Amino acid sequence: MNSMTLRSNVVSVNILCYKRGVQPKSSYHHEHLKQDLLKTAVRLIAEVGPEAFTLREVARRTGVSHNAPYRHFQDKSDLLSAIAAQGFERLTALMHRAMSDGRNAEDRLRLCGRGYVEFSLRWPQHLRVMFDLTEPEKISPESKRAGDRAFQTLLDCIIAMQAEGGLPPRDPRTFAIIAWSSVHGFAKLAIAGRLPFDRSQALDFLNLITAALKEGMRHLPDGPAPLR
Amino acid sequence: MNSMTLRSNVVSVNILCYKRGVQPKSSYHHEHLKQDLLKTAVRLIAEVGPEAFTLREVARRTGVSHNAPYRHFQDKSDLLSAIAAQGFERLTALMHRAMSDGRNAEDRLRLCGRGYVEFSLRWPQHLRVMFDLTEPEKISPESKRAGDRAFQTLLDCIIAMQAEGGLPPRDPRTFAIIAWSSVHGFAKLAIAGRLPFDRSQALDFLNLITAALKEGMRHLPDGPAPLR
DNA sequence: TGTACATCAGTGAACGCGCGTTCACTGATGTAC
DNA sequence: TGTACATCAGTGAACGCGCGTTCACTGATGTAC
Repeated sequence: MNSMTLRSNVVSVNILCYKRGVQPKSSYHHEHLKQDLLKTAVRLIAEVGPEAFTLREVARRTGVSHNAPYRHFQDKSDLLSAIAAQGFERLTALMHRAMSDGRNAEDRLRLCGRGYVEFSLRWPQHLRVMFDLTEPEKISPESKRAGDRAFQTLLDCIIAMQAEGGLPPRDPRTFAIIAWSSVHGFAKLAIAGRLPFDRSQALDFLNLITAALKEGMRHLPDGPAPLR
Repeated sequence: MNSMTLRSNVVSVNILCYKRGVQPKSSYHHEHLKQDLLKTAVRLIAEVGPEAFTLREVARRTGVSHNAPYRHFQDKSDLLSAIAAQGFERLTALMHRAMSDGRNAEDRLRLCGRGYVEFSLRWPQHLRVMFDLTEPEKISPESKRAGDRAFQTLLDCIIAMQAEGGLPPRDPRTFAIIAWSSVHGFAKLAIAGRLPFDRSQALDFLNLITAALKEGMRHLPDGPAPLR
């Protein structure tokens, strides 16, 4: 049965390469299994959380021996880093999608936050891998870059809003950090079950937070030392 | 050597009870070991994090057999619940201490948030046990109560500020949740190493967040459905 | 005061478990001739 | 077209590990008589 799974993977990767007009890779599994493993891993994390998550179970659910992952990931923490990076990419995509309905910069900022909270409530365990599992000095370059792109999405919102005159002209990162903190904290507290909300009530309440943020940032006093 | 440790514990619990004018408990170890285990556990969590934390190591470091903890805690997750509860108690105490220097309600609210962030940066792993490790439906009554007391501290600040006229007269929980989210999120992002701050810069920046919060909450529009 | 007994917080041996990782291997594929 | 060979993503056995938890026990203490 394992060999059948293997064979079907071979076929599908070749079809995939053909469709995209890409040269099939020189060996039969290659990048495809890496993506499969990641996909399974993300699902497993969502299901059991990062504590109960094991490499062997990922391999098992992917239909592959427990050593196969070692061809694609250095070790367990390397796989977790990849999961974190993928989380940031999905988060960025979801924020962009949510923002696309915005009527103006202010509305887009609101929707950006909404996308952030939707992602968080939908994949709380993934969020933990992204933010809670790695010590700062051990964040992988890949995860750092993906995280920076997510932050850049927020930053662009702020800059656009400044251009529209909705926010005063100061370092946009200051505003971005304030907004990020509020939305991130709200999402984390909601996930932890420490707020008196269900999911849709949470998204309603978020509008209140966004409104408070807008007013607060508009009337921000001169700050302390500027950001590095 | 183990028996010596035991004996010395017996002596010290008796001295403790004597000093406090309390009747020594009917058996020789009792509550004292429970507190010792908790203390060691909190230290171990701070050192290695909740993932690497084990019951056996707690027992080892307390100088007691690996089964002794089972006399005081049902199982590992019961001990973790107790650690969470203790975290909320310390957080509450730290916030109260920080607030005691406040000149007025507004200043006390600022200092309350500062205490929260100081606690978080000082014991990030403990914070994770409090917020990230337990699914909402599995929060122990003890931990829930201790968490509520911490929230009440914030709520009292808000109420006092409303009485002073610094905030409009609406459901104080609305304000409390907004403020809590911002401060919690800021602390978590700082811990995760996703902000361009060191510890003292973080506390500086927090003043900016507090200022934005004050303005934002003062000019809050009418919200959606009221809180339950 | 002395003795027998109950209590129960401790002990240490044992169990079963599944993990991450290493190792030598194998066999499907692509390529050179 | 056929054959020999290199490559390398897979395999399965094995290792060492320490965990959480259960079990029957023990021995210090308090208490009843």
